[in-house]
Amino acid sequence: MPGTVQSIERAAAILRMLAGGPGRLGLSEISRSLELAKGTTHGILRTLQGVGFVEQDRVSGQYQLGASLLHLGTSYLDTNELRSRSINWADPLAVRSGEAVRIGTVLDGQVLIVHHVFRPDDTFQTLDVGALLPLHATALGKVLIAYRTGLTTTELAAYTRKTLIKPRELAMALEHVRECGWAADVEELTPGQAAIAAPIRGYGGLVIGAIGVSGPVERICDSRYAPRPRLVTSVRDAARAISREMGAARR
Amino acid sequence: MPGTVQSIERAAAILRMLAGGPGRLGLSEISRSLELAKGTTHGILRTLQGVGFVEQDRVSGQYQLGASLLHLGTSYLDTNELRSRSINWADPLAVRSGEAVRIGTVLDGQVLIVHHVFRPDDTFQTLDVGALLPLHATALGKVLIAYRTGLTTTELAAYTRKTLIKPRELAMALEHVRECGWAADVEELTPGQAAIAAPIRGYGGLVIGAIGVSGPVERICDSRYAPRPRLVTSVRDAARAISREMGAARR
DNA sequence: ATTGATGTTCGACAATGTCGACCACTGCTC
DNA sequence: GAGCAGTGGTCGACATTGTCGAACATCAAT
Repeated sequence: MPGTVQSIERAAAILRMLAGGPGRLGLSEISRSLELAKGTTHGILRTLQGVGFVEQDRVSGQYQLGASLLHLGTSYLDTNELRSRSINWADPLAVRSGEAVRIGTVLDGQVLIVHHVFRPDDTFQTLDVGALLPLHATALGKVLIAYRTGLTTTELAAYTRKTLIKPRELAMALEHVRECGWAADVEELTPGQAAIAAPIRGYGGLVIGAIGVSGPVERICDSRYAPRPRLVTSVRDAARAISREMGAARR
Repeated sequence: MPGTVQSIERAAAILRMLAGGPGRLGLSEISRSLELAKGTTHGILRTLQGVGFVEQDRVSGQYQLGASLLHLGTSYLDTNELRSRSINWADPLAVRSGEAVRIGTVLDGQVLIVHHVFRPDDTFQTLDVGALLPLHATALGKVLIAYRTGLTTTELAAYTRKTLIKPRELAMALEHVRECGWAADVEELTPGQAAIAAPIRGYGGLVIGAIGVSGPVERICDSRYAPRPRLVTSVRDAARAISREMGAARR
């Protein structure tokens, strides 16, 4: 691509490879995958190692992501406006709903979680910030693709028996999202789990993110697997409040 | 530096600049700081933007860190062995001590927090994972520099009136750390807060990280500002258990 | 209207990044 | 133990790319 620095693009491709899959890769494997000469790959890895973006295991010789990226990643969160404006609404939503709250945006055709409030109880939970989730199989994702043109989810993988994998079914579901202004996923990503999400709009009304609650399906939905209206209202209220702040910040 | 790719080093320098300071910088300011031509800086920023490591504000034209870094940062955590082996000891330590637990390692002459367990109560807390803390003003940091040669903390900034800023005082404190095998900071980073930390050793006994608890000084220390022996024992026990796992993994 | 800053573009060219050939080492098979 | 196939790594020639100076458009302040 003209006008960009090829070696930086190659370095980024290497980092992405290391972020996916098993997390540790050898020099030869990276070279084969990216169709680069080993000398080229080695020079890039040596440079990434020097700046702390990559570390090499001294026993196996394999490479993995380095500690400097953690600081960059969390620094990104500090300046992320979607997140900073949502935080004040996410905690109360978790308290009011009694469920975990997540805020997501689009990254590389997936949902990137930028904020996560634990369900307010004592259960063991893992933090999802930084995680990438599928667009079509999550409430957050369906909200994001319903209001975004150009997000063609190429392959609809099945995560559970309830995941929408037929393009026509997904299109109808997204039409419904646009009609009523929120989305749900009922055991579409994880068996026994459900979620509700609503769009967060930025300047000019563009959807820039989504906020949602998730938890056991029997708490998120009633006995007929319909999302509980009380939760829908809470999520939509929070989304509207955040959207107002996003819009107001630009005026 | 021979053998490395200069443009990748420059790109990393730009990302570091964006991670420090206000988080948003203009092209001209970046060029001045790094002594690069504006065309050079622009080409690097355009490339970083293309790979998602940087975003440009469409109104002000300023640049900031991009969303892709968040995913890379948290992917680093997934493969970080210090963290993955510490998790199982960190939660029980938080429960037993009733205080927040953090695990840190060295990055760029500072403490990088790689794991953080909230104090088990209802108070509002912010997650420190990814944060950089000063070595000389924290219990974690003192542990790390006590057992690491070559970590010369060049400038000892004062964070509170109790921060050790004289090299001789710090050296004596570090000698004491080596003698008794743990460190404390009593209101040295934050007024009213104290912490206790112990070293985590890897293969061959090398100190690769530290684990510590922190909280209000009246809970961490007795009325004479001495760290409570019960907490010291708990922290050291956890550190030893983790160290065994780190060592055992290599045999 | 002028000035001084900003971000952006473009083409010449010098510097750098690329890569083929080679190396040492390791693990596996026979 | 020898042979083989893989690994990560090095190095120098050279072709490609990254760099940068000059110019431009835009914007805010005076």
